Amino acid sequence: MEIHYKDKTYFSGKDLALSAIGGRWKIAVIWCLLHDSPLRLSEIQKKLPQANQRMLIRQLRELEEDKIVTRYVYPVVPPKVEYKLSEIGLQLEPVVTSICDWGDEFSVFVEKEANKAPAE
Amino acid sequence: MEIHYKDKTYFSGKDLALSAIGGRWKIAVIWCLLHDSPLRLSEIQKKLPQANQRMLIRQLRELEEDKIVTRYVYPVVPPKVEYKLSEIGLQLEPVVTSICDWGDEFSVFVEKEANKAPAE
DNA sequence: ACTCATAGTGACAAAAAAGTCAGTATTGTT
DNA sequence: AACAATACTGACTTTTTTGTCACTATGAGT
Repeated sequence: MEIHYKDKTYFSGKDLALSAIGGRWKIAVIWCLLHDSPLRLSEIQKKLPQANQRMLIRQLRELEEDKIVTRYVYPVVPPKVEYKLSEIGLQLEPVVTSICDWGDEFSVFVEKEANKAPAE
Repeated sequence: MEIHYKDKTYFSGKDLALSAIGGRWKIAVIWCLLHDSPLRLSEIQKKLPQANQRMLIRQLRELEEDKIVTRYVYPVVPPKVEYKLSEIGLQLEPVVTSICDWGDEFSVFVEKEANKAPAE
């Protein structure tokens, strides 16, 4: 069950999924768009102040290439561009939710471990 | 709601989660251990032939550091070491499952798109 | 004529991740 | 004495990913 996509070979849906959503800010961007949509670049930037503009644009471009995110350009000046999740993008909701849920549990766990072992 | 862990600062459980499960082979290793446990290194290697031994060991070490995977060393010769998911590791099941599910849908989607646009 | 806002791009540097190859330890078997 | 099996480690190199900085375009408002 080999999948060929963008000059690479994947051996399972899971592998392909990871290559599509694996960027540093992708899950965060998708999370934003699941909660609030459509969003303009400047709005995403406000929601993710740790990421710099260049990176966000790159992540959005890749998500767009993979048809996970759709980009609407309004022909106005100054430019206005809106991003939203495609149909397949919206289906990432369980992925994002389960990661958030586990992450919250894990951060509680990590917190507990830190108190347990008061090293350094 | 800042989380400090291993000299880094995370701004949400999601960020922390991604740093813990974000390695190239981590989801794959966790997937193996969810389906079949405990496993020895040599068994994981057989299940993930694309990964080389050094990488698997590194990913396992990191998962162990984060207490997602537990490592049992039997004091025998030749060495015998078994890996299994910890309690918090087992809780990754919904994450792995949702990624696999979405990945399968995405690979169908990608397949369809490829047929739709017979470029190159 | 100048400035502002928005959404970019290009070229490059730095850092992180992944991959490669050779080598180690132990004890039983041949 | 040499070899096999297992689970590693060290020292690198290569590749990939991130991050930074400077720069562009357009029309409105001053």
